Amino acid sequence: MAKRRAVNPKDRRTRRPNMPQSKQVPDPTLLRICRYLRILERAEEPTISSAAIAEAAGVNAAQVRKDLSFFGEFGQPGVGYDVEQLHASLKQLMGLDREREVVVVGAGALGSALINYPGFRERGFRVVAVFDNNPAKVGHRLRGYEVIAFDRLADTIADEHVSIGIIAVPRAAAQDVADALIGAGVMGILNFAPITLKVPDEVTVRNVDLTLQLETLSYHLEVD
Amino acid sequence: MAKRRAVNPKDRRTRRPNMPQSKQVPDPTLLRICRYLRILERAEEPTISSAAIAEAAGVNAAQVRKDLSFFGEFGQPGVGYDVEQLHASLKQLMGLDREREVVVVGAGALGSALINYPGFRERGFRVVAVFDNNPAKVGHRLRGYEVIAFDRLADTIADEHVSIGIIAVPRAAAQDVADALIGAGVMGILNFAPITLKVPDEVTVRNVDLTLQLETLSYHLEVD
DNA sequence: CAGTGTGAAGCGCTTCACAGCT
DNA sequence: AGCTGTGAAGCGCTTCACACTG
Repeated sequence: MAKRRAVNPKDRRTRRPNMPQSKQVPDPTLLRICRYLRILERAEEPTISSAAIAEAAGVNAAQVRKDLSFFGEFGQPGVGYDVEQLHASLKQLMGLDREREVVVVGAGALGSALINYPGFRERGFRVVAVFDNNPAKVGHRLRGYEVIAFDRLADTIADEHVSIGIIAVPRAAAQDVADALIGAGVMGILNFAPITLKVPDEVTVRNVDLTLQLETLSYHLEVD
Repeated sequence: MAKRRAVNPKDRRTRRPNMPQSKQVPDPTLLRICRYLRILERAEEPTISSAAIAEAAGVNAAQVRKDLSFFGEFGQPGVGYDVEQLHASLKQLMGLDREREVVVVGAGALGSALINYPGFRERGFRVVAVFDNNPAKVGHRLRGYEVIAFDRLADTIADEHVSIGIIAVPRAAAQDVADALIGAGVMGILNFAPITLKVPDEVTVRNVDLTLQLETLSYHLEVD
């Protein structure tokens, strides 16, 4: 009982206990693949080389080829990659070939901006509901959404098949919100609160800490 | 009290402020140090062990000690770290012991949320101006700020000694904004546009790509 | 003892280099 | 020739293990 599970947040590799066959794609690779997708969408030629992708993404060409090789062989030696085909393949392999329902928790300034952030909709993420526990906000409309009381979270998540929750609440409330989201069946969390959430291994958390980034900038300004 | 400090000449890693050597401290370490700072601020005991910090940050205890050792020796064997003293030391070494002026470029939903994001002010980042090139927005007030025309960027940056620029404009405009910021003397950029900015080596860029994070969540949901 | 600081081992991502295909 | 796919080398971050300290 005192046996604390060694939660290692650095282990962001895709892992599946008891499924050793499952290919493990490094996390940096996943992030780069998403960047490559955007580059492919803006490509002007029908084919593109790893060097050209690398140039646009600001990485090494061998890196591009290695990244792609985690998912299969897409290129033609001497020619490069078929833009349209590679784009379709990557999108499917990343699970981005369909819409996903997300909820936003927290109707403050940040949550309000996220609700209709055009990038989400463009890439298949559909915000289906916005929650807040502030009575002054509940029931009011916010950018086309009615703000819903936080205690109705579970119902909505089940009814709308929501798989991702976005946490845009103050730090003090973030862990409770995470617990509630997980309890309602959400398996992925995008967390904007400046705190390290404790979650079960099977739940994936991505942290976007706005201030953290500024602080490292501060260091570089000081030192460089 | 003046603790023993690493003073041996071979210790090139401990960097004093104003030592213009780059890439001494690993980037992951810098990010974790900022997290440790937050943990220290919420600590309840006067001293704290590396194991306790590690627990709260979700990392290995040896990692914590190694991270801190980049900046000096702060701990007392058998006791741990003096919370207040460590906090003050880290803040200074990270260049976070003073205010920094930042500008926000882009007065859309995201820029609007960033302008008075409480975390910025709390940690010493002061938004001094907001820019946009949309004539419909210029001159209007936004959360206490007057939106300024983009072509007046350089003046403001010089007058207010701005060292950091936050880019919250659409992708198509981001590179131009970055060029203008750099031209005006900004050395640090926090970029929210989904594009890889091309900047000189001496400029530091941090990217916060909201959609990228959601997309990797999508992959994990698909695969795990 | 409890806990730090650190050399060394471990491990994983990145880059190189080149065989092989078109 | 032009370019991919990949084994192997390179490199840097993480973790271990332990001497040492109050």
